Amino acid sequence: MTPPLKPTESELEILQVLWQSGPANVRLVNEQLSLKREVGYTTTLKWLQLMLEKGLVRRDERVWPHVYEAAVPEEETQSQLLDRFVESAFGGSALKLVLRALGKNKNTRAELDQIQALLTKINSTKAADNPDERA
Amino acid sequence: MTPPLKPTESELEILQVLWQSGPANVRLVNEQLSLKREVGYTTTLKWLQLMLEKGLVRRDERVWPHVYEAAVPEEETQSQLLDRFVESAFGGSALKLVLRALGKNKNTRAELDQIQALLTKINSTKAADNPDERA
DNA sequence: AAATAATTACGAATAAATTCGTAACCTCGC
DNA sequence: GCGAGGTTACGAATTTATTCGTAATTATTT
Repeated sequence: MTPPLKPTESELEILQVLWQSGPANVRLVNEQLSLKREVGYTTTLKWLQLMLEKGLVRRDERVWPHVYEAAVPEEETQSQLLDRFVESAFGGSALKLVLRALGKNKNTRAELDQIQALLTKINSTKAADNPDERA
Repeated sequence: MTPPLKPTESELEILQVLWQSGPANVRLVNEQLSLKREVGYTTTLKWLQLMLEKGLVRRDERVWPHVYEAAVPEEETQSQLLDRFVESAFGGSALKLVLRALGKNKNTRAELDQIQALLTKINSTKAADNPDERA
């Protein structure tokens, strides 16, 4: 198992950008962040440097300016964050979280359908093998 | 709209206890917390005091020892936390979050059924009135 | 009403996160 | 090769979170 990731909220913002935009230099990352809120160039730079030390990002120094990219995969990271979040905010119940998320009427029909589809798939799988398995 | 809540992870642990156990004195809260991890009595006390200032909890000083209770409702708080979390970890897509949560095979049959039920209900509601309404 | 046992208030140390200024450093065009 | 403009490194100030020790306070028991 990879070491437990615990990016802060700010660090997540950056990972978000890198996941979305792919490898990018400081300027680009900073521009993306600036769309959401004001943030100085050197602040962004510093973050990337700290994240580099923590192993959250990689950078290519052969090019100029340096190019950073996420060193942690989006899926796995989100998955781990989800675990921690469920634990701390929902007392460990993923069900509660999902219900709460669905409860908000923010979802479009298409999204609901997508969820429905996944649910159906899971159900059929579960019916096939062990009917009461858990991770 | 109530002011934006931003309890830290530790504060959430405490709210969790208060939501679950109802009004409680410091000793009780501390005992509950201690089940999960080691934490000093005065540490718990201090948290509660800070949370009191922030308005996250109320306390009854007429009784001895003082009794604390959550000043913020569980549902609303979780809902707000969820929003922030979806924003910072999933780039704003609640769908992604739900799918990721369901993707983990941590859910029991009963839980999946519960989700299914809610989904069905939402669908019928959505079909009935305005097909593209949101909160 | 004095001792005791528990509870609360206060202050403060430590650690982590956030933020940016300044100076040193490259690269490219002249 | 030098200067301009952008880029990086470094250090440090500020804030917020976490943690607990100690002293003061309160209720209870004798």
